[in-house]
Amino acid sequence: MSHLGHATMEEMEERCAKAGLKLTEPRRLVLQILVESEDHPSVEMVYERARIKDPKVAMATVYRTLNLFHEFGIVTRIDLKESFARYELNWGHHHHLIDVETGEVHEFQNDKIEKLKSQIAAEMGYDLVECVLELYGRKRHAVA
Amino acid sequence: MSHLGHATMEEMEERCAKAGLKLTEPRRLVLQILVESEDHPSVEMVYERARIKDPKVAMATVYRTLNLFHEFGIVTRIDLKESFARYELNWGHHHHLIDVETGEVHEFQNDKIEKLKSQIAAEMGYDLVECVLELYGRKRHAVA
DNA sequence: CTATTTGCAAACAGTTTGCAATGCA
DNA sequence: TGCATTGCAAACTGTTTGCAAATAG
Repeated sequence: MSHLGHATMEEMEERCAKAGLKLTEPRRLVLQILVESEDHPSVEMVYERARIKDPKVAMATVYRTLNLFHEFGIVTRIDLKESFARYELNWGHHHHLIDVETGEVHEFQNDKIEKLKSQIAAEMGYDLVECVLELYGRKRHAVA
Repeated sequence: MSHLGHATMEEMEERCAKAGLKLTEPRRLVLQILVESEDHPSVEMVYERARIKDPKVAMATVYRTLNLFHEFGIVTRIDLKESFARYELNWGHHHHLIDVETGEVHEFQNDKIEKLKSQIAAEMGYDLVECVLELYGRKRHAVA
C-alpha cells in the first residue's frame, strides 16, 4: 500500500469550510475523487474519474478546482519528472519514492531527514518554508 | 556566491568527447554558456546568451542540445516550482535552496543527508538511483 | 560523400482564460 | 437579485518535430 494514512470526506469538507470555500457540486466531486484515490492522480486522471460520476464536469473546472484547493492548502501538487502534475490531499507530511522501473509512487516519512532539512536551511541563514524530496530507486532483488 | 565549484570548458569538452558526442559549433556554444554561467539558466536564458555570441542559433537547437547533454549526463535539469526547466552543468553533486522571496537559488551539499537518503531507500527495499531535494526558505532576519 | 545536425515553421501537450449561461446565497 | 462558478472553446506557453538546407568527419 502506498498511503500512510487517510482523510475522510467529512474532515476535508470541514477544512474547506474553514478556508471559507464554497463547496459546489463539482468541487465536492473533485474532493471525493481525491479522498477515494489510493494513488497520485494526474489532472487528467481526476477528470476521468470525475466524469464517471458526473459526465458534464469540464476539464477546465477540474484545473480550476485543483488550483483553488492547492492555493488553500487542501491539496498538494506533485511534480515528478513528468510533463504533467499530479495531486493528492494535503494530509500528513511525507515524501515520495518512485520506482524507476514501474513508475509506482510510494510514500515515506522520516523524522531524521525532517530535522536535517531545517538544520541545513538554518545553517544557510534560512527558515525552511517548504521542501521537495523525491527518491528515485530500483527495486532491490533478493540475493540467492 | 551560489556555486560550489567550477568546471572548465576543457573538462566539459573532454566529457563530451568521452561520451562520443560530436561537438559542433552550436553545441560548443551552449556548453560555453553553461560553463560561464554563475546561475541556473532556463532554456530561454541559454538561448538569449547564445544568441549574443551567434545570432543565428535556433531555439530548437538549444532545446535539442540540452536534451542531448542531459541524456549523456553532461548537464542536469532543474525543475523548480516553475513552468519551465533550468539547466546546469552536471558537476559536483549538490542540492538547491530557493529563497522564496527573491527566487535566488543557492547550492548546498550535505553528507549526512546523502547517507540518510540511501538508507531510507534501502529500508524500503530500493537502491537509490537518483534524488530531487529542494529546500524553499525565507531569509532569517537578524534579531536585535 | 554520407550521415548528422541545423534552422525554420508548424505541431503538440498541458494548462489557463474570456465569456455567456448557470447556479447558489 | 447579484455575485461566484461553470462549461465550452479559444488562447497561451514551453517544448518537440518534420523537413529541406547546411555541415562535419
